[in-house]
Amino acid sequence: MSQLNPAQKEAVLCIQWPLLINAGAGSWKTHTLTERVAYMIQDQHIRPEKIFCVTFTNKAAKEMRERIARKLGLEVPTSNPFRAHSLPIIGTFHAVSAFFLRMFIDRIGYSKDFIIYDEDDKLRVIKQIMKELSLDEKEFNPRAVLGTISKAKWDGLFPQDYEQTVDSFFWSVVNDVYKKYTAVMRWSNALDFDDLLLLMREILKNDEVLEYFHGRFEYFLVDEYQDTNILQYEMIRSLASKSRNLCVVGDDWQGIYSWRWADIKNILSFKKDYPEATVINLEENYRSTQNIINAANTIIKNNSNQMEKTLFTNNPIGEKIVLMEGVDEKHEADIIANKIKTAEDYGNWAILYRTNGQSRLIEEWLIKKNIPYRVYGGLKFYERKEIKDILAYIRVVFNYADMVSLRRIINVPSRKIGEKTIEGLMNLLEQNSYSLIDIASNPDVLNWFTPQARESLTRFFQLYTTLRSIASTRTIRELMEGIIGGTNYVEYLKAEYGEEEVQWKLDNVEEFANMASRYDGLIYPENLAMFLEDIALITDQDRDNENSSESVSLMTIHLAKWLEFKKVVIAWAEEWVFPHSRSLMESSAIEEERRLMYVAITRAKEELYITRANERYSFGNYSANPKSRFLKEIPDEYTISDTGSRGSAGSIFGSMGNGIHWLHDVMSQFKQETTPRSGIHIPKIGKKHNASDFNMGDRIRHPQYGAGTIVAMNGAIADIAFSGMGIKKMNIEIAPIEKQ
DNA sequence: CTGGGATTGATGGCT
DNA sequence: TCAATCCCAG
Repeated sequence: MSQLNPAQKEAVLCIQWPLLINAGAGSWKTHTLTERVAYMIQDQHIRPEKIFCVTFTNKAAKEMRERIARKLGLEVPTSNPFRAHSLPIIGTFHAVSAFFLRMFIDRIGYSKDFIIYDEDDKLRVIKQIMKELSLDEKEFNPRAVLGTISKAKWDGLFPQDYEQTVDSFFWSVVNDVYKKYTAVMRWSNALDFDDLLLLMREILKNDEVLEYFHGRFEYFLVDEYQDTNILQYEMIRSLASKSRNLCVVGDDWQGIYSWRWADIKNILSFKKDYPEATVINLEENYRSTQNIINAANTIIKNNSNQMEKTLFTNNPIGEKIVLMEGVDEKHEADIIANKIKTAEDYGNWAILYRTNGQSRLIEEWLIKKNIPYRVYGGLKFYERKEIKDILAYIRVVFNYADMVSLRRIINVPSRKIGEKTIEGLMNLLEQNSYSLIDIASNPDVLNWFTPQARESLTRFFQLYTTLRSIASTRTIRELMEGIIGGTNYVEYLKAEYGEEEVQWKLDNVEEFANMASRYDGLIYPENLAMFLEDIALITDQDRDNENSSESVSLMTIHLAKWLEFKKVVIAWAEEWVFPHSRSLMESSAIEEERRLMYVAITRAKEELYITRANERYSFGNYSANPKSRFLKEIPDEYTISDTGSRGSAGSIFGSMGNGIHWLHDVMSQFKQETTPRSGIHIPKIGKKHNASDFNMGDRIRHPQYGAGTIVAMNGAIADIAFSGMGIKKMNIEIAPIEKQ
């Protein structure tokens, strides 16, 4: 609190609601928001569970949760943070929606044990449907179809609504796919990310549900309000409609999510929606030097569509912005690495780029120079093939209707089940309304297939039956062990990949298994339900909180949005890359790219380097991209050129043969120290307790659910009541609980 | 019908 | 560069 300046203090202490905090870059808006929440709890004695706070990324949510927990002297929740009642609900729109959909989605005819499909799953469904509808993928790009459907959802349109808007052949095709897609998702008991918000809106239309929310929450806070879209906007509006205690924080200059249909009007019209609202401007930047702020200001002034605002700083003028050019992309990476190597203060540095793919080359040079680094974002852990394979097995076990996962793994590793056989199986399932379980317990129906196919399928269903029985009686870890053992997965990997890559993949699998042990003791199927949800929505954040103080941070600008660094490198400042080629046709898209550059520049506290290469080899050929137009928009007085030396020229074109090493290095930084290094050894879960040590009425503590009381016992199976979240069935002997 | 090898095509940001 | 698709042999 003491570190806050007057404007920030006002924003923290203001007891008027609604409240709009109009906060420029570097005005410490998230910090201010965090302080505000802590103040509400500590000084205004508002009960934490009355507070509902949404952020834009999991990372931001986690950071905020931790700061508040520390401030209040509470334990930082390790997972499933929405269940920690001593803290407010703090999460992304998606995560929060998923949590509440599990409570209420049955009101609109869905099942509560839905699973969540990611982009990859979604695309598989679309492709499958297009095949069934005999649509040519060349004519209709599945991604475009998917994008159009997604847009329809964001506009709040279900297929029947969407049909009304159709006015071209393409749209009518999309509509056909959309209808079928909805049916398949229903049938598979799956939701996609868009559904989370769309259906959240649907359940809020139910008076009884809305009443629950109005009773449960009284205070609502939204970070990055300029990046909300219509569904998110409506969700917040209806939640806050009773108490009208809404506080939003945002900056239209930093709106960089219009491609996700964020609508800047939401923040611009806040005063119209809530005429009684107080507005507080945070216009002083406490982060950057004057040179950096001046450069950022001159760039953003080139945009037309925005609020008038001043952003200033009382910080020193500081160093000029250093513009560096490489001969080619390797030279550029070399220059960056040299600069950082010379400075040695690795933890102060961040390298920001426009697209994830750009990290790779830079990583190679950092490795070459022995500079520790961490890549944020990129391919998600659970999107890696080996993880998704095992996950798909678990999903099919958990949800026998999950056809996408079934298709994914029915022939992985190969069981000689080909496309024809799969089609036959699907027909069997659909036309007879069989489920996988029906077939598994009644293999005679497979007689329809050719002997070879029948043999293969029979083996698969035997495995399936075994896995289901493991799942229902053992831990998730043991289920994974069963999957890996039952499919010879290790052998499969060894046949498909090189030695090092196999090792790396096995390490991933092992880490995956370790993660699962958190769910030990929860009873089937709730253990799997919780596990799968965490994987889909909030697991990644648990993995990347390790110390970054010693290493260079690499990330996209989008990810960096809520962060700051002493020294920032913006790489690849070239037309086609940044601004991105897909934005060049549209002035509004260019403006968004410009806001992105604004965000990138304002991440830097003291030193800013912007680099590019005169020519580069990418996507298989050489190209020479002109200098980014945004560079030309910075007046010379704020910049200085540094062509960089070809210091280690000999190595520039040297060996690239690092192979998988760099991946391994990156991964090892994610790992927990306790993770053993080789092979998959998933230890059997030993008994942690004897059931006889526990009695009815005992108070216990669970790492995930907090304090609870044993209210019923039947052998080792106990019903444990946790405050605020109901009764969980657990196996006392293996649950990670402790007596209190 | 399946599996392996060759060819082609695509390549944004995040939940 | 990598993944998906196509093509052909067994």
